Amino acid sequence: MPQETQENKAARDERYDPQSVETKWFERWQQDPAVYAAEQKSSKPKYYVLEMLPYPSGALHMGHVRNYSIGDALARYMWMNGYNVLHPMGWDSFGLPAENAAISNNTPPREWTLRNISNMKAQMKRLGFAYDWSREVTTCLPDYYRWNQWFFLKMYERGLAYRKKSRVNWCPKCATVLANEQVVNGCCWRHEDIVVEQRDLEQWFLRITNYSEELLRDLDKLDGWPEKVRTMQRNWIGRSEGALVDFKLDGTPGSNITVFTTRVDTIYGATSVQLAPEHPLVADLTANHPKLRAQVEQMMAEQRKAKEVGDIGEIEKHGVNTGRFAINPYNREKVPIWVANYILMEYGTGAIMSVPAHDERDHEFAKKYGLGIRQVIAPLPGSDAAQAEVDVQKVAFTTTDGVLINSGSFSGLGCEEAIRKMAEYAQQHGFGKATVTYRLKDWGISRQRYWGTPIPMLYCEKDGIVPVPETDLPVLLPDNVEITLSGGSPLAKVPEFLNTTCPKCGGPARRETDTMDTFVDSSWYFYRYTDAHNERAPFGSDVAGYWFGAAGIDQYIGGVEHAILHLIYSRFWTKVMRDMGLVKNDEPVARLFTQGMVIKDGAKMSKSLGNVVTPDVMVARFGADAARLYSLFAAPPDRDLDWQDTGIEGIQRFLGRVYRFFVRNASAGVQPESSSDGKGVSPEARQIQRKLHQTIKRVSDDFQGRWHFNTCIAAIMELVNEMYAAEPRITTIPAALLREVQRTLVLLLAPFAPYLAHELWEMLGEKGSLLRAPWPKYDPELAKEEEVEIPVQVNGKLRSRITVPADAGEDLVRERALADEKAKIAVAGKQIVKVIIVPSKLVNIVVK
RNA sequence: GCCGGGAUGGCGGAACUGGCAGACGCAGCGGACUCAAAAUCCGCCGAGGUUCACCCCUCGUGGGGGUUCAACUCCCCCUCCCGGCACCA
Repeated sequence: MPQETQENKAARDERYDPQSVETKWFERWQQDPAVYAAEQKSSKPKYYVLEMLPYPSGALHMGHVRNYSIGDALARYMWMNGYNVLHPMGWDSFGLPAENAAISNNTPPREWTLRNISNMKAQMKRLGFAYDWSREVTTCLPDYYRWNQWFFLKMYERGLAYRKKSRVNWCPKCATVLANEQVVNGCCWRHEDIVVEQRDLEQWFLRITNYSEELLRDLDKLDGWPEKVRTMQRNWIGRSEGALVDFKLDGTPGSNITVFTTRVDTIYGATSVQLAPEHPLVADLTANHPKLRAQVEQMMAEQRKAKEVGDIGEIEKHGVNTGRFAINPYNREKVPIWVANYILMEYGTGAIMSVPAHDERDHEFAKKYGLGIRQVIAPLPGSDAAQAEVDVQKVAFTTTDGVLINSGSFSGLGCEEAIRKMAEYAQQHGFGKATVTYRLKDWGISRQRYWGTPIPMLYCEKDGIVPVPETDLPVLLPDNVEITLSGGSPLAKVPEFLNTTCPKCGGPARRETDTMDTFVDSSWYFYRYTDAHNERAPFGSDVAGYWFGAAGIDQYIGGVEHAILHLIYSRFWTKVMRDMGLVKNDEPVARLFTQGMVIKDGAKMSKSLGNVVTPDVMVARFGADAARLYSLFAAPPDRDLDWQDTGIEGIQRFLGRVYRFFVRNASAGVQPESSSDGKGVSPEARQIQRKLHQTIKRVSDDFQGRWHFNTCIAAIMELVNEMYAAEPRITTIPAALLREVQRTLVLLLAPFAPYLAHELWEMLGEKGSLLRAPWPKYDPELAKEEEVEIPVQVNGKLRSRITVPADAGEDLVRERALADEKAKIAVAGKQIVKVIIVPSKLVNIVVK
């Protein structure tokens, strides 16, 4: 045979075929699922790493791949570092899409959901994610949601669950209630052109506001969380310190208007009281004035409309004078009562005192209607404002850095002090007090939907609201329910479900037909992982205690889009469970990492834009390793990732390079001839050894620190490049060193590209489990450079470079730098002022 | 308006506590191998100037100031982009 053919054959054998290699390992891993199982008791330190559980929409997308690639790399790294790792996965499997699917293709939600789960689970396995599937949690199954019901009953007992009439979002086209998060720009998320209406419905609420203060305060403890998320939660909770002050309603003895203000120090400047149009008092004040009533109605209609198109806040301030007066309790002044469209019923008390001199909105309003503007705060003498001359007739003066004037006995006080003292004064005289308000509202969990956890409550004609006894749980969600868009919960049309008997009196009762918000499911699922098959409790306290410790999940990873809802509900739930004695930790998550989005061509991947890259296609074309590695390499994980098809090709090339290097040099490595301690080796071997230890350091440091896996992978690439450069002289490299390089390369790649790593591990003849193989340690001595090239600057400009021993003292460096020819030329004719030497970094000769 | 995060070659991104700007990868260009292509391997690759070439010089991290021997990095001011909150009293 001609030689050519043999060469072609050799080249073919060297080619890396990810499909055959990955299929081989995929099949092996299926046979031993227990390798990823966490130990319930262990002498090793524990580590709980968790990625946010997905909604089983049908197929994974690249955002999932990125999320799980980060978590999987970390889990594998921790295993290799000797930790007892808990790395579970589950399904957030209740929710509206299943009902939509039921309507559009006549598939029962349960069937549709379970099929999706099965498909996505297969995708995850093919991607090689190391999950402990023995702990899988599926929230739509009764063995999980019964504990939602159990928690609900416990909260009801503790007064944390209650029922009240409330205003909700309603999509007329879906004929159902929508969660706040399903309202996008005032329209339904499923129908972008359908304006969401407001309806008043009886709803179940969880009293998250009982924990407002703690939820806010404990954010300070969460220093393992991104600042961004903490800030978002602070904004969401929206704490505001102020005072409540009662204004007497003139002409109606015993009737008060309570206003909320953060600036009680400005109350002597109040020239009116403003009510929100929905304020209860407005109905009384306008009762006998049809004209007024009509004006207020019109105002509310306008507001609704503005809200619908999403430009509330853009509409012009206007108001209606009720003709009635309120009495300022501080100065006995009678001020007119107005109804104004910029006052929000949802915030504070829905009533304010209007101080035009010191509030921009009040100023605008007062000028429009000719209400008085009276200055009661003066700038501090000598301040910028004092120089600028304040004219409150022209513009509001809103500082808290001032002195009270025209304020009776409070005149002369500084604002801060006045706020305190005037609130105390109100309390002493019984017309007010200091108070704190929050933007956070109680959590409305009722949904008029089928595919969710039934709320375990009954309505008895005789006994009223009756909780389902704990022993009757779970309240099973019936199958075979007709899902329509005719409005109301589909469960209300199932007589077998609806009609039951009252456990108190035995008489007829009907069940609550609303189901729970799916955010309930995800608020505590990570505790269930610790004890997924417990039939007597949501989880055992000691088991959960082991995994959560004092601080919570060691590392939680997910998208920032859950920064407020899921992550605030989860914190609330943990605090409730702590108060119930179920857990000891105050917070569920010690460290949180939010990865960026995956975008393509400058936009989020979406079907409508046609820029979707699906994991299945990537796995088929490039292999799971390449898809995973690229998702980590293309950008630091906390930033958005711009997907480039040519980029993943580069990763595929890299994996092939690694593979070929091993194939060509596998035999060289198994015959150790000398030690790898670096003694008496050639400079080239020493250089390889140095690079090896530097690479271990770079990869390890990133796992410990800032998680810039893109630079980890770059470091591994550099090492491979170095080996390629050395390959022509491979026989001069001690076999033991070559083997150490190869072995270490496999270990460093293992968290990122598990398939190739396992293949190479086997190729090296290693017998032990790669998953539990010890993470390589670097030797600082071996990583150290012997000589360093350092730049020589003259007046900060690079002029030359010199090579000196790494441990060279300042004297030697100065001597060499000053003796350097190019430096001499640059310095020539000038006077050396000083020479700055940063050991093994740089020399800067300062001349003039 | 308030809060948080960004802006670095043709592109994604490096430069960790102020010390050689552009690691690594993509794209591009050139070469080797090949009848040829693919694959692979090697080299070049911020802009401008100078040069046969090696070199060398100037400019350069959104814009403008400042601190410093030295600034992508620190300080002040500004522009634009992304995200969150928002007539919040």
